[in-house]
Amino acid sequence: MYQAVKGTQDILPADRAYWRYVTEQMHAVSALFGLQQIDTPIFEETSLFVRGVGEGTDIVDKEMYSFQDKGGDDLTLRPEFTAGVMRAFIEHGMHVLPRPVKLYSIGPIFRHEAPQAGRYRQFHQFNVEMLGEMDPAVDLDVMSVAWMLLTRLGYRGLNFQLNSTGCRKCRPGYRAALVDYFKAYEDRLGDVDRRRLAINPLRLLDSKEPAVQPLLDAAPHSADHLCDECATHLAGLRGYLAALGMPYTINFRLVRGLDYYTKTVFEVWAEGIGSQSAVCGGGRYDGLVEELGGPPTPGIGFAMGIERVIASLKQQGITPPALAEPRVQVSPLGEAARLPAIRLVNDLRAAEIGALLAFGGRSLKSQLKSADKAGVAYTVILGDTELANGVAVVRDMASSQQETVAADGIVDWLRARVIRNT
RNA sequence: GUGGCCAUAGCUCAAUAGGCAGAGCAUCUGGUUGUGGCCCAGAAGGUUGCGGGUUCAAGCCCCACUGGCCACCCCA
Repeated sequence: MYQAVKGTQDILPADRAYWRYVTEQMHAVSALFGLQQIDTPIFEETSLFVRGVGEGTDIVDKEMYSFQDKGGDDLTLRPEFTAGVMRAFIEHGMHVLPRPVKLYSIGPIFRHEAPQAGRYRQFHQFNVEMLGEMDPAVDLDVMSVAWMLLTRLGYRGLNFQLNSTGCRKCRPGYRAALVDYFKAYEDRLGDVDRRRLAINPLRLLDSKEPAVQPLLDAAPHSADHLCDECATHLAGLRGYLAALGMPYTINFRLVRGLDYYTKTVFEVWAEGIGSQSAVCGGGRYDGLVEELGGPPTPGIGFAMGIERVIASLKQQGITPPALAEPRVQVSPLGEAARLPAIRLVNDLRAAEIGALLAFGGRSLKSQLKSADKAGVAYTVILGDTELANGVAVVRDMASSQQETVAADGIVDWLRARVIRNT
């Protein structure tokens, strides 16, 4: 039997209310911030991601779905949004737009990882980018999008993890300080951590090795090695966060897996959804647009994992509003009533009243049973007797009261009640 | 990619120590003329994830594969 490819999943109707709820809130909150929606292709030239995300990152080195198409082009299913959005920003000359340029996207992302709860090979992200402005108030604006969205979805006790990883000027110094510090303890490091020390020492801060933990406490903090510009930027952002009362924890061990981040990095964690607790992560990437061939343009953004958000909503017992369902069923009795019933259902839908036809010519008992299961408010019963008299019987399913209504007035009769009910 | 645990009806789970594969929920039908929910009866639903092996006999033991979960790793 066929089954969904490893790490992919079907989003079934039973989950649709969550998806609708979450994505509607994403659009609504984006509108409040003046974010405009942009949809870029699901695949791009492979080299765009290699340059954008960075060689040596896990994403580029081992997680990309890359392939050659029939024309021999090297393409990759997007493993993140930012590189593609930056490509579009540059390609369409969006740097001439009033700044900051505020963009958001919603769609699938692909990474070849070992699947686990909350971690999939195809998953969905809500992505926000603000381009062209250095002001730390933009950092605040971006973080506020995540904050307001999660708050509106029902999260309580939110807390940002915040750090600054410096910039091109000050990061090399910090990196050197880290290497110096850990070199002294190299014999205590495991293979993995020793490799990190050589390749990407910042990642050592993220180590879970028990033997390394005591070392981490005394390791140099990035915050102590920031240049004046980066330090001022971070101080400015912290002032704004405090002013808005948005709680955050300075987490000097917070590093992100993409090379392009500068200065501000942040994450939001949700508890109780397994080990994949980062529900949202992002940061500033002031050199990226230039790196990809555009004009020097600072930027900051974040991505939020929709599957993880939904998992944590469920875990917290937050239920989304129900989706709209048909409020009326039309039940014909006997062959003669079928055509009038089909016409009535059609008229009801044309009048914006959701309506179901009872199929199959079953007994009235069986038809009422199905109406009950469908959860409709009214069932219109149309049999020989009613046809002969030019009427229909309308049954209120909640009260079991029935009323005889003139056939040509049924749509109006129902419109008056169903709208009140919904 | 590495290691551990797991896989029985659509769902949640049973099946004594290898010995005829079951229940609840869900689905469909019926409980007397054209009236739902509760209740009762019945039906349908399975190559026990896939493929091998051991055995008189395998859901149960062994091997490989696939998938899920957990940890590592990484991140959303």
